[in-house]
Amino acid sequence: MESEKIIIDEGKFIPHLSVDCVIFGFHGEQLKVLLPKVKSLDLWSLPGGYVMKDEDIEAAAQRILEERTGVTDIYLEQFYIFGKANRSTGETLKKVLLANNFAIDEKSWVFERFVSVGYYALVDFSKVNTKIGIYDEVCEWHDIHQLPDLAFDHAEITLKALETLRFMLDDKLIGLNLLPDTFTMKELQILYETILDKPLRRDNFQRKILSMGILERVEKKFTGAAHKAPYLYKFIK
Amino acid sequence: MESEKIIIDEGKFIPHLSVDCVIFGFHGEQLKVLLPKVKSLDLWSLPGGYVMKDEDIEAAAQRILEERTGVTDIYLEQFYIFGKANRSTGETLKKVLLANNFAIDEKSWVFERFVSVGYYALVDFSKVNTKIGIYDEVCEWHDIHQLPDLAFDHAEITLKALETLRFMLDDKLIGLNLLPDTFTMKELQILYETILDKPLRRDNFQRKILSMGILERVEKKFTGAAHKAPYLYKFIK
DNA sequence: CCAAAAGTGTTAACTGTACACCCATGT
DNA sequence: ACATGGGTGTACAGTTAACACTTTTGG
Repeated sequence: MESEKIIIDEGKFIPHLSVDCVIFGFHGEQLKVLLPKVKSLDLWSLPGGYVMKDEDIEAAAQRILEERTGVTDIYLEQFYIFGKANRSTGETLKKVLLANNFAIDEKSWVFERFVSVGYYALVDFSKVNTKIGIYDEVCEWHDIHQLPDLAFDHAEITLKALETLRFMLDDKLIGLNLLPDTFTMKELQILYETILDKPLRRDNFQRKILSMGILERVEKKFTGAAHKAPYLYKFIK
Repeated sequence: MESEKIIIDEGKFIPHLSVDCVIFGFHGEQLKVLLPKVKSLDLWSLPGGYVMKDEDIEAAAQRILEERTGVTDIYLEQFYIFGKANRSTGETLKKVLLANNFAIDEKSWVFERFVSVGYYALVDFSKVNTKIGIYDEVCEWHDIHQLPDLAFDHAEITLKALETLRFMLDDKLIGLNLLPDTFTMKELQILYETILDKPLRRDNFQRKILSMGILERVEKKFTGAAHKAPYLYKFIK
Protein backbone atom coordinates (compact mmCIF):
# COMPACT_ATOMS: atom_id res chain seq x y z
CA MET A 1 0.00 0.00 0.00
CA GLU A 2 2.39 2.70 -1.23
CA SER A 3 0.67 6.04 -1.45
CA GLU A 4 1.96 9.59 -1.62
CA LYS A 5 4.07 10.46 1.42
CA ILE A 6 3.23 13.34 3.69
CA ILE A 7 6.05 15.82 4.30
CA ILE A 8 6.48 18.00 7.37
CA ASP A 9 8.00 21.43 6.97
CA GLU A 10 10.94 21.25 9.36
CA GLY A 11 12.20 24.67 8.37
CA LYS A 12 9.41 26.29 10.39
CA PHE A 13 10.78 25.05 13.69
CA ILE A 14 13.79 25.44 15.94
CA PRO A 15 15.77 22.25 15.38
CA HIS A 16 16.57 19.86 18.23
CA LEU A 17 14.10 21.55 20.53
CA SER A 18 10.71 20.25 21.63
CA VAL A 19 8.04 20.92 24.21
CA ASP A 20 6.42 18.13 26.20
CA CYS A 21 3.28 18.72 28.23
CA VAL A 22 2.02 16.82 31.24
CA ILE A 23 -1.67 17.64 31.29
CA PHE A 24 -3.31 16.97 34.63
CA GLY A 25 -7.02 16.57 35.12
CA PHE A 26 -9.17 15.43 38.03
CA HIS A 27 -12.13 13.10 37.70
CA GLY A 28 -13.76 10.41 39.78
CA GLU A 29 -11.50 11.15 42.74
CA GLN A 30 -8.47 10.33 40.60
CA LEU A 31 -5.67 12.44 39.25
CA LYS A 32 -5.41 11.88 35.51
CA VAL A 33 -2.89 12.59 32.77
CA LEU A 34 -3.90 13.07 29.16
CA LEU A 35 -1.96 10.76 26.85
CA PRO A 36 -2.14 10.18 23.11
CA LYS A 37 -1.40 6.80 21.59
CA VAL A 38 0.36 6.58 18.24
CA LYS A 39 -1.58 5.12 15.36
CA SER A 40 -0.95 1.44 14.67
CA LEU A 41 1.74 1.20 17.33
CA ASP A 42 1.39 0.22 20.96
CA LEU A 43 3.13 3.43 21.91
CA TRP A 44 1.97 6.04 24.41
CA SER A 45 3.70 9.38 24.83
CA LEU A 46 3.22 12.85 26.26
CA PRO A 47 1.56 15.41 24.00
CA GLY A 48 4.37 17.48 22.57
CA GLY A 49 5.54 19.45 19.62
CA TYR A 50 8.12 21.76 18.17
CA VAL A 51 8.65 25.47 18.69
CA MET A 52 8.26 27.74 15.69
CA LYS A 53 11.19 29.94 14.90
CA ASP A 54 9.53 33.16 15.96
CA GLU A 55 7.30 31.72 18.67
CA ASP A 56 7.71 32.12 22.42
CA ILE A 57 8.26 28.72 24.02
CA GLU A 58 5.33 29.26 26.33
CA ALA A 59 3.13 30.12 23.35
CA ALA A 60 4.19 26.85 21.76
CA ALA A 61 3.12 25.00 24.90
CA GLN A 62 -0.24 26.81 24.89
CA ARG A 63 -0.71 25.94 21.23
CA ILE A 64 0.01 22.27 21.85
CA LEU A 65 -2.37 22.23 24.79
CA GLU A 66 -5.17 23.86 22.87
CA GLU A 67 -4.75 21.39 20.06
CA ARG A 68 -5.34 18.48 22.40
CA THR A 69 -7.92 19.87 24.79
CA GLY A 70 -9.81 22.58 22.92
CA VAL A 71 -9.38 24.77 25.98
CA THR A 72 -7.74 28.19 25.77
CA ASP A 73 -5.93 30.07 28.53
CA ILE A 74 -4.78 26.94 30.26
CA TYR A 75 -2.85 27.19 33.49
CA LEU A 76 0.65 25.96 32.77
CA GLU A 77 4.10 26.14 34.26
CA GLN A 78 7.47 25.29 32.90
CA PHE A 79 9.09 22.90 35.34
CA TYR A 80 12.27 21.45 33.88
CA ILE A 81 14.35 21.08 30.77
CA PHE A 82 15.44 17.61 29.81
CA GLY A 83 18.78 17.83 28.11
CA LYS A 84 20.63 14.53 28.29
CA ALA A 85 22.28 13.81 24.98
CA ASN A 86 20.99 10.24 24.80
CA ARG A 87 17.47 10.80 26.10
CA SER A 88 15.74 10.08 22.79
CA THR A 89 16.43 8.03 19.74
CA GLY A 90 15.33 8.69 16.22
CA GLU A 91 14.32 5.05 15.74
CA THR A 92 11.08 5.41 17.63
CA LEU A 93 10.07 8.47 15.66
CA LYS A 94 10.85 6.69 12.40
CA LYS A 95 8.45 3.91 13.36
CA VAL A 96 5.82 6.52 14.11
CA LEU A 97 6.25 8.21 10.75
CA LEU A 98 6.28 4.92 8.89
CA ALA A 99 3.05 3.88 10.56
CA ASN A 100 1.46 7.16 9.50
CA ASN A 101 2.65 7.32 5.90
CA PHE A 102 4.94 10.30 6.46
CA ALA A 103 8.09 10.77 4.39
CA ILE A 104 11.36 10.13 6.17
CA ASP A 105 14.36 12.27 5.37
CA GLU A 106 17.22 10.40 7.01
CA LYS A 107 19.31 13.54 7.33
CA SER A 108 16.64 15.50 9.19
CA TRP A 109 17.29 16.85 12.70
CA VAL A 110 14.03 15.30 13.85
CA PHE A 111 15.83 11.96 14.14
CA GLU A 112 18.73 13.38 16.10
CA ARG A 113 19.20 14.42 19.67
CA PHE A 114 16.44 16.47 21.32
CA VAL A 115 16.27 18.94 24.13
CA SER A 116 12.81 19.09 25.61
CA VAL A 117 11.17 21.75 27.71
CA GLY A 118 8.73 20.27 30.22
CA TYR A 119 5.48 22.05 31.03
CA TYR A 120 2.74 20.85 33.30
CA ALA A 121 -0.82 22.00 32.76
CA LEU A 122 -3.84 21.97 35.06
CA VAL A 123 -7.21 21.80 33.37
CA ASP A 124 -10.84 21.52 34.33
CA PHE A 125 -11.62 17.95 33.30
CA SER A 126 -15.21 18.79 32.46
CA LYS A 127 -14.21 21.47 29.93
CA VAL A 128 -11.86 19.27 27.94
CA ASN A 129 -12.71 17.75 24.58
CA THR A 130 -9.74 15.59 23.82
CA LYS A 131 -8.52 15.63 20.25
CA ILE A 132 -6.03 13.34 18.60
CA GLY A 133 -2.89 14.66 16.96
CA ILE A 134 -1.72 13.87 13.45
CA TYR A 135 0.06 10.68 14.45
CA ASP A 136 -2.47 9.50 17.00
CA GLU A 137 -5.04 6.79 17.20
CA VAL A 138 -6.58 7.86 20.51
CA CYS A 139 -6.00 10.47 23.20
CA GLU A 140 -7.18 9.41 26.63
CA TRP A 141 -7.03 10.23 30.30
CA HIS A 142 -4.98 7.83 32.41
CA ASP A 143 -4.94 7.44 36.15
CA ILE A 144 -1.63 8.71 37.50
CA HIS A 145 -1.19 5.41 39.33
CA GLN A 146 -1.87 3.27 36.27
CA LEU A 147 0.09 4.79 33.45
CA PRO A 148 0.97 2.69 30.42
CA ASP A 149 4.61 2.35 29.39
CA LEU A 150 5.68 5.66 27.93
CA ALA A 151 8.05 6.35 25.05
CA PHE A 152 11.50 7.92 25.51
CA ASP A 153 11.99 9.40 28.99
CA HIS A 154 8.37 10.47 29.26
CA ALA A 155 7.79 8.45 32.41
CA GLU A 156 10.59 10.39 34.09
CA ILE A 157 9.16 13.68 32.80
CA THR A 158 5.72 12.79 34.16
CA LEU A 159 7.17 11.91 37.55
CA LYS A 160 9.09 15.18 37.76
CA ALA A 161 5.93 17.08 36.82
CA LEU A 162 4.02 15.36 39.60
CA GLU A 163 6.75 16.11 42.13
CA THR A 164 6.75 19.75 41.08
CA LEU A 165 2.98 19.92 41.32
CA ARG A 166 3.10 18.53 44.86
CA PHE A 167 5.85 20.93 45.84
CA MET A 168 4.00 23.96 44.50
CA LEU A 169 0.54 23.00 45.69
CA ASP A 170 0.52 24.97 48.94
CA ASP A 171 2.17 28.01 47.50
CA LYS A 172 -0.55 29.47 45.36
CA LEU A 173 -3.56 27.21 45.64
CA ILE A 174 -2.99 26.25 42.02
CA GLY A 175 -5.05 23.13 42.54
CA LEU A 176 -8.18 25.17 41.90
CA ASN A 177 -7.36 25.04 38.21
CA LEU A 178 -8.25 21.36 38.27
CA LEU A 179 -11.81 21.96 39.50
CA PRO A 180 -14.95 23.41 37.94
CA ASP A 181 -15.87 27.02 38.68
CA THR A 182 -17.74 26.05 41.82
CA PHE A 183 -16.99 23.17 44.15
CA THR A 184 -17.48 21.99 47.68
CA MET A 185 -14.83 21.96 50.34
CA LYS A 186 -14.99 18.19 50.35
CA GLU A 187 -14.18 18.06 46.65
CA LEU A 188 -11.22 20.36 47.12
CA GLN A 189 -10.01 18.23 50.01
CA ILE A 190 -10.22 15.03 48.01
CA LEU A 191 -8.29 16.74 45.21
CA TYR A 192 -5.52 17.67 47.61
CA GLU A 193 -5.49 14.23 49.17
CA THR A 194 -5.25 12.68 45.73
CA ILE A 195 -2.39 14.87 44.58
CA LEU A 196 -0.43 14.57 47.82
CA ASP A 197 -1.39 10.92 48.20
CA LYS A 198 -2.09 11.24 51.91
CA PRO A 199 -5.14 11.85 54.08
CA LEU A 200 -5.88 15.32 55.41
CA ARG A 201 -7.99 16.34 58.39
CA ARG A 202 -11.32 17.73 57.34
CA ASP A 203 -11.60 20.43 60.02
CA ASN A 204 -8.11 21.85 59.74
CA PHE A 205 -8.09 21.65 55.98
CA GLN A 206 -11.22 23.76 55.80
CA ARG A 207 -9.80 26.38 58.14
CA LYS A 208 -6.46 26.52 56.38
CA ILE A 209 -7.98 27.01 52.95
CA LEU A 210 -10.51 29.58 54.11
CA SER A 211 -7.82 31.51 56.00
CA MET A 212 -6.13 32.20 52.66
CA GLY A 213 -9.05 34.45 51.87
CA ILE A 214 -9.31 33.56 48.20
CA LEU A 215 -12.52 31.56 48.26
CA GLU A 216 -16.00 32.91 48.34
CA ARG A 217 -19.09 31.09 49.53
CA VAL A 218 -21.71 31.03 46.84
CA GLU A 219 -24.71 28.96 47.86
CA LYS A 220 -25.65 25.69 49.42
CA LYS A 221 -25.56 22.52 47.43
CA PHE A 222 -28.46 20.20 48.21
CA THR A 223 -27.26 16.79 47.22
CA GLY A 224 -30.31 14.86 48.31
CA ALA A 225 -28.20 13.09 50.88
CA ALA A 226 -29.28 12.79 54.46
CA HIS A 227 -26.95 15.33 55.97
CA LYS A 228 -26.26 19.04 56.17
CA ALA A 229 -25.88 20.58 52.72
CA PRO A 230 -22.34 21.78 52.01
CA TYR A 231 -21.58 25.23 50.67
CA LEU A 232 -20.33 25.73 47.16
CA TYR A 233 -17.24 27.88 46.87
CA LYS A 234 -15.68 29.77 44.02
CA PHE A 235 -12.32 31.39 43.50
CA ILE A 236 -12.33 35.17 44.13
CA LYS A 237 -11.24 37.46 41.24
CA MET B 1 43.70 46.97 10.78
CA GLU B 2 42.31 44.18 8.61
CA SER B 3 43.82 40.83 9.57
CA GLU B 4 42.70 37.28 8.99
CA LYS B 5 39.29 36.62 10.44
CA ILE B 6 38.68 33.94 13.03
CA ILE B 7 35.90 31.50 12.25
CA ILE B 8 33.82 29.59 14.77
CA ASP B 9 32.64 26.12 13.91
CA GLU B 10 28.90 26.46 14.32
CA GLY B 11 28.28 22.93 13.10
CA LYS B 12 29.51 21.55 16.42
CA PHE B 13 26.63 23.04 18.36
CA ILE B 14 22.88 22.78 18.71
CA PRO B 15 21.60 25.85 16.91
CA HIS B 16 19.46 28.46 18.68
CA LEU B 17 20.29 27.02 22.09
CA SER B 18 22.60 28.49 24.69
CA VAL B 19 23.45 28.08 28.35
CA ASP B 20 23.87 31.06 30.66
CA CYS B 21 25.42 30.69 34.08
CA VAL B 22 24.95 32.86 37.14
CA ILE B 23 28.04 32.09 39.21
CA PHE B 24 27.67 33.07 42.84
CA GLY B 25 30.60 33.55 45.20
CA PHE B 26 30.93 34.95 48.69
CA HIS B 27 33.71 37.28 49.79
CA GLY B 28 34.12 40.16 52.19
CA GLU B 29 30.61 39.64 53.55
CA GLN B 30 29.20 40.25 50.08
CA LEU B 31 27.42 38.00 47.62
CA LYS B 32 29.20 38.24 44.28
CA VAL B 33 28.46 37.28 40.69
CA LEU B 34 31.21 36.48 38.22
CA LEU B 35 30.87 38.56 35.06
CA PRO B 36 33.02 38.84 31.95
CA LYS B 37 33.31 42.06 29.99
CA VAL B 38 33.60 41.98 26.24
CA LYS B 39 36.85 43.22 24.71
CA SER B 40 36.77 46.82 23.49
CA LEU B 41 33.10 47.21 24.29
CA ASP B 42 31.50 48.50 27.44
CA LEU B 43 29.41 45.36 27.60
CA TRP B 44 28.99 43.00 30.53
CA SER B 45 27.18 39.70 30.25
CA LEU B 46 26.72 36.36 31.97
CA PRO B 47 29.24 33.64 31.17
CA GLY B 48 27.55 31.43 28.64
CA GLY B 49 28.08 29.21 25.67
CA TYR B 50 26.59 26.73 23.28
CA VAL B 51 25.76 23.07 23.74
CA MET B 52 27.64 20.58 21.61
CA LYS B 53 25.51 18.25 19.54
CA ASP B 54 26.29 15.16 21.62
CA GLU B 55 26.76 16.88 24.97
CA ASP B 56 24.40 16.77 27.95
CA ILE B 57 23.18 20.28 28.71
CA GLU B 58 24.39 19.99 32.26
CA ALA B 59 27.83 18.93 30.99
CA ALA B 60 27.86 22.03 28.83
CA ALA B 61 27.16 24.15 31.88
CA GLN B 62 29.94 22.40 33.82
CA ARG B 63 32.32 22.97 30.92
CA ILE B 64 31.48 26.66 30.75
CA LEU B 65 31.94 26.98 34.49
CA GLU B 66 35.28 25.23 34.50
CA GLU B 67 36.50 27.45 31.68
CA ARG B 68 35.84 30.54 33.75
CA THR B 69 36.71 29.40 37.24
CA GLY B 70 39.23 26.56 36.88
CA VAL B 71 37.14 24.64 39.41
CA THR B 72 35.73 21.19 38.65
CA ASP B 73 32.67 19.52 40.16
CA ILE B 74 30.90 22.78 40.75
CA TYR B 75 27.53 22.79 42.48
CA LEU B 76 24.99 23.89 39.91
CA GLU B 77 21.28 23.82 39.35
CA GLN B 78 19.18 24.48 36.34
CA PHE B 79 16.59 27.06 37.36
CA TYR B 80 14.72 28.31 34.31
CA ILE B 81 14.61 28.35 30.56
CA PHE B 82 14.30 31.70 28.87
CA GLY B 83 12.38 31.25 25.67
CA LYS B 84 10.79 34.50 24.58
CA ALA B 85 11.17 34.89 20.83
CA ASN B 86 12.45 38.46 21.07
CA ARG B 87 14.74 38.11 24.10
CA SER B 88 17.97 38.60 22.17
CA THR B 89 19.09 40.38 19.06
CA GLY B 90 21.90 39.44 16.76
CA GLU B 91 23.12 43.03 16.58
CA THR B 92 24.87 42.90 19.94
CA LEU B 93 26.67 39.70 19.07
CA LYS B 94 27.78 41.18 15.75
CA LYS B 95 29.40 44.07 17.61
CA VAL B 96 31.15 41.59 19.86
CA LEU B 97 32.51 39.58 16.94
CA LEU B 98 33.58 42.72 15.09
CA ALA B 99 35.48 43.95 18.12
CA ASN B 100 37.26 40.61 18.34
CA ASN B 101 38.19 40.14 14.70
CA PHE B 102 35.85 37.20 14.19
CA ALA B 103 34.29 36.49 10.83
CA ILE B 104 30.57 37.21 10.50
CA ASP B 105 28.37 34.97 8.44
CA GLU B 106 25.14 36.93 8.12
CA LYS B 107 23.11 33.78 7.54
CA SER B 108 24.32 32.03 10.69
CA TRP B 109 21.88 30.98 13.39
CA VAL B 110 24.04 32.68 16.00
CA PHE B 111 22.46 36.02 15.00
CA GLU B 112 18.96 34.69 15.21
CA ARG B 113 16.62 33.92 18.04
CA PHE B 114 18.01 32.10 21.09
CA VAL B 115 16.58 29.88 23.73
CA SER B 116 18.74 29.92 26.84
CA VAL B 117 18.92 27.50 29.73
CA GLY B 118 19.72 29.24 33.00
CA TYR B 119 21.97 27.58 35.55
CA TYR B 120 23.12 29.00 38.82
CA ALA B 121 26.39 27.86 40.35
CA LEU B 122 27.71 28.13 43.89
CA VAL B 123 31.47 28.17 44.24
CA ASP B 124 34.05 28.57 46.97
CA PHE B 125 35.39 32.03 46.21
CA SER B 126 38.85 31.16 47.51
CA LYS B 127 39.24 28.28 45.04
CA VAL B 128 38.40 30.28 41.94
CA ASN B 129 40.94 31.52 39.44
CA THR B 130 38.91 33.58 37.05
CA LYS B 131 39.78 33.24 33.40
CA ILE B 132 38.63 35.33 30.49
CA GLY B 133 36.78 33.84 27.55
CA ILE B 134 37.67 34.31 23.91
CA TYR B 135 35.73 37.55 23.53
CA ASP B 136 36.57 39.00 26.93
CA GLU B 137 38.71 41.74 28.25
CA VAL B 138 38.25 40.97 31.92
CA CYS B 139 36.25 38.58 34.10
CA GLU B 140 35.47 39.96 37.54
CA TRP B 141 33.38 39.44 40.61
CA HIS B 142 30.60 41.99 41.10
CA ASP B 143 28.62 42.71 44.22
CA ILE B 144 25.05 41.53 43.70
CA HIS B 145 23.82 44.98 44.74
CA GLN B 146 26.09 46.84 42.35
CA LEU B 147 25.84 45.05 39.06
CA PRO B 148 26.76 46.85 35.85
CA ASP B 149 24.24 47.07 33.03
CA LEU B 150 23.98 43.62 31.49
CA ALA B 151 23.47 42.65 27.87
CA PHE B 152 20.27 41.08 26.55
CA ASP B 153 17.95 39.89 29.34
CA HIS B 154 20.84 38.89 31.59
CA ALA B 155 19.73 41.21 34.37
CA GLU B 156 16.41 39.37 34.45
CA ILE B 157 18.18 36.01 34.41
CA THR B 158 20.41 37.06 37.31
CA LEU B 159 17.43 38.22 39.33
CA LYS B 160 15.57 34.95 38.75
CA ALA B 161 18.69 33.03 39.79
CA LEU B 162 18.90 35.03 43.01
CA GLU B 163 15.22 34.46 43.75
CA THR B 164 15.64 30.74 43.18
CA LEU B 165 18.71 30.65 45.41
CA ARG B 166 16.77 32.38 48.20
CA PHE B 167 13.84 30.03 47.76
CA MET B 168 16.00 26.91 47.87
CA LEU B 169 18.31 28.04 50.64
CA ASP B 170 16.50 26.42 53.54
CA ASP B 171 15.73 23.22 51.71
CA LYS B 172 19.09 21.60 51.44
CA LEU B 173 21.60 23.91 53.10
CA ILE B 174 23.08 24.48 49.66
CA GLY B 175 24.69 27.66 50.93
CA LEU B 176 27.58 25.57 52.23
CA ASN B 177 28.88 25.35 48.68
CA LEU B 178 29.76 29.03 48.89
CA LEU B 179 32.09 28.55 51.86
CA PRO B 180 35.49 26.92 52.33
CA ASP B 181 35.69 23.40 53.70
CA THR B 182 35.64 24.62 57.27
CA PHE B 183 33.94 27.72 58.59
CA THR B 184 32.55 29.23 61.75
CA MET B 185 28.90 29.53 62.57
CA LYS B 186 29.27 33.29 62.36
CA GLU B 187 30.54 33.06 58.80
CA LEU B 188 27.63 30.84 57.83
CA GLN B 189 25.21 33.24 59.45
CA ILE B 190 26.63 36.24 57.62
CA LEU B 191 26.36 34.29 54.38
CA TYR B 192 22.70 33.57 55.02
CA GLU B 193 22.02 37.15 56.04
CA THR B 194 23.69 38.36 52.88
CA ILE B 195 21.75 36.06 50.57
CA LEU B 196 18.42 36.66 52.24
CA ASP B 197 19.21 40.33 52.78
CA LYS B 198 17.86 40.40 56.31
CA PRO B 199 19.31 40.03 59.81
CA LEU B 200 19.05 36.70 61.63
CA ARG B 201 19.27 35.97 65.35
CA ARG B 202 22.57 34.45 66.32
CA ASP B 203 21.26 32.03 68.93
CA ASN B 204 18.33 30.66 66.98
CA PHE B 205 20.27 30.48 63.75
CA GLN B 206 22.90 28.30 65.42
CA ARG B 207 20.30 25.95 66.83
CA LYS B 208 18.38 25.69 63.58
CA ILE B 209 21.45 24.84 61.55
CA LEU B 210 22.81 22.35 64.08
CA SER B 211 19.41 20.65 64.37
CA MET B 212 19.72 19.67 60.73
CA GLY B 213 22.47 17.32 61.78
CA ILE B 214 24.67 17.82 58.76
CA LEU B 215 27.48 19.80 60.36
CA GLU B 216 30.33 18.40 62.37
CA ARG B 217 32.43 20.33 64.85
CA VAL B 218 36.06 20.08 63.95
CA GLU B 219 38.20 22.20 66.25
CA LYS B 220 38.37 25.60 67.80
CA LYS B 221 39.52 28.55 65.79
CA PHE B 222 41.78 30.86 67.77
CA THR B 223 41.49 34.16 66.03
CA GLY B 224 43.65 36.14 68.40
CA ALA B 225 40.63 38.22 69.34
CA ALA B 226 39.71 38.85 72.93
CA HIS B 227 36.80 36.49 73.20
CA LYS B 228 35.85 32.84 73.30
CA ALA B 229 37.24 30.96 70.32
CA PRO B 230 34.48 29.78 67.95
CA TYR B 231 34.30 26.23 66.69
CA LEU B 232 35.06 25.41 63.11
CA TYR B 233 32.44 23.27 61.37
CA LYS B 234 32.50 21.13 58.31
CA PHE B 235 29.86 19.47 56.20
CA ILE B 236 29.31 15.80 57.08
CA LYS B 237 29.70 13.20 54.31
C1' DC C 1 -35.41 10.69 66.20
C1' DC C 2 -31.49 8.97 63.98
C1' DA C 3 -27.48 8.69 60.91
C1' DA C 4 -24.29 11.14 58.23
C1' DA C 5 -21.58 14.83 56.99
C1' DA C 6 -20.75 20.04 57.43
C1' DG C 7 -19.22 23.67 60.16
C1' DT C 8 -16.96 25.64 64.27
C1' DG C 9 -15.15 26.24 69.36
C1' DT C 10 -11.60 24.67 72.27
C1' DT C 11 -7.40 22.58 73.71
C1' DA C 12 -2.97 20.32 73.21
C1' DA C 13 1.39 19.88 70.82
C1' DC C 14 4.83 21.84 68.36
C1' DT C 15 7.75 25.37 66.34
C1' DG C 16 9.91 29.64 66.14
C1' DT C 17 11.33 33.80 68.52
C1' DA C 18 13.19 36.46 72.33
C1' DC C 19 15.76 37.08 76.53
C1' DA C 20 19.03 35.54 79.70
C1' DC C 21 23.12 33.78 81.53
C1' DC C 22 27.51 31.49 81.47
C1' DC C 23 31.94 30.44 79.10
C1' DA C 24 36.32 31.21 76.89
C1' DT C 25 39.77 34.41 75.31
C1' DG C 26 43.29 38.27 74.92
C1' DT C 27 44.26 42.75 76.60
C1' DA D 1 39.40 42.03 86.06
C1' DC D 2 37.08 43.18 81.98
C1' DA D 3 35.32 43.60 77.42
C1' DT D 4 33.93 40.84 73.59
C1' DG D 5 31.75 37.47 71.21
C1' DG D 6 30.44 32.17 71.38
C1' DG D 7 27.37 28.64 73.22
C1' DT D 8 23.22 27.18 75.48
C1' DG D 9 19.04 27.06 79.03
C1' DT D 10 14.56 28.73 79.32
C1' DA D 11 10.32 31.19 78.72
C1' DC D 12 6.99 33.24 75.74
C1' DA D 13 4.20 33.60 71.41
C1' DG D 14 2.33 32.05 67.31
C1' DT D 15 1.15 28.22 64.47
C1' DT D 16 -0.54 23.78 63.54
C1' DA D 17 -2.73 19.46 64.73
C1' DA D 18 -6.24 16.98 67.44
C1' DC D 19 -10.61 16.51 69.78
C1' DA D 20 -15.34 17.59 70.64
C1' DC D 21 -19.55 19.59 70.05
C1' DT D 22 -23.34 21.69 67.31
C1' DT D 23 -26.00 22.15 62.99
C1' DT D 24 -28.37 20.65 59.01
C1' DT D 25 -30.35 17.34 56.01
C1' DG D 26 -33.36 13.16 54.47
C1' DG D 27 -35.02 8.86 55.85
